[in-house]
Amino acid sequence: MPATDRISQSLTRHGLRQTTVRRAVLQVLAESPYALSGGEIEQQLPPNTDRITLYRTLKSFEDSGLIHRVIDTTDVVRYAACSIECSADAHFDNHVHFKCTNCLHIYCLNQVTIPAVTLPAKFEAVTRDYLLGGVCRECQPA
Amino acid sequence: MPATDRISQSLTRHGLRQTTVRRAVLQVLAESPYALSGGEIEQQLPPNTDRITLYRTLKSFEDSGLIHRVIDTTDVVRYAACSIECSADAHFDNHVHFKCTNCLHIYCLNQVTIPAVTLPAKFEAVTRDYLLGGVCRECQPA
DNA sequence: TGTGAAACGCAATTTAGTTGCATTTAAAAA
DNA sequence: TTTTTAAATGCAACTAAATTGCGTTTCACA
Ligand SMILES: [Mn+2]
Ligand SMILES: [Mn+2]
Ligand SMILES: [Zn+2]
Ligand SMILES: [Zn+2]
Repeated sequence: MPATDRISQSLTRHGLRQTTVRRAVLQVLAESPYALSGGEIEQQLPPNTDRITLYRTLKSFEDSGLIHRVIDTTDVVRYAACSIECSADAHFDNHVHFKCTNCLHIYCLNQVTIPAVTLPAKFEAVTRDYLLGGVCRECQPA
Repeated sequence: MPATDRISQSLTRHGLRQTTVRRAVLQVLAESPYALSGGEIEQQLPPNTDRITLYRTLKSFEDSGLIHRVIDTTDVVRYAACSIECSADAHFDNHVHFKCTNCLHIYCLNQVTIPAVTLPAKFEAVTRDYLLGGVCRECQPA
């Protein structure tokens, strides 16, 4: 199945209408090996793509479980494509993220599950975000 | 020992000069039960305190190990006072943070240490950030 | 008390993201 | 296939957060 068909199917499966911007944004995120900010996504879209539409697209993607926010230590919000089983009702991105201090990319470590912790009385956790900092595979000295 | 003396000593201990803004900012953060953004700190400072000076103060505090960034899922940066043993050379804030979905405050759970994870080959972690989401102690239904 | 580096404070600028509203369009109905 | 309409778009204007440059002030040490 061609990549463009998969993109279209993702939109349909999550109850979103097909539009040019949506397909483009989803493709950029699906193909990126690391999380992207709004500005970085914009750079990878066709020129003159409207920035407001992009941000509204990111919001609807997040709401419908197509992408997830990736926490960062800076003041920009980053996004990555969700695993297939996420939906509008619930996100299942319980994996660790890794930010490289050298290349600054943030990777989804989909195979590393966030470990649970024991909380003080009366704190009830529902979501977990875990971000590691260090040197990524690509940036390791030889 | 009065609180103001402790504030002054902290600055000295971390090699920072005594200034009105610095003492004020450090006091606000030291007394806050939850992490604060730049804007929130500004509100708690004397009127007409210069915003640029505030941001430069936060930067120097972070660099010298007086405060640490608290990751959030939004596009604002938050800060909290560090534990006493942090310095310019190294931060030792290896505790979990908790963001309440009701009051939106982010608490340092200083007694809960971030659990380690096993990483894929060639990823080397140095820092860890762990943010829980849920309902905090104050906001629990009776 | 004098000196110099550090910190301040103002103006201007940048960057990220938002709001309101008129126009266009995808998708379902006729 | 055409019609219909709610959803999505695109423009202008705006807000909020943070930064840069630069002349002035002040802290810390001699
Ligand atoms: Mn991820
Ligand atoms: Mn903390
Ligand atoms: Zn790297
Ligand atoms: Zn709460």
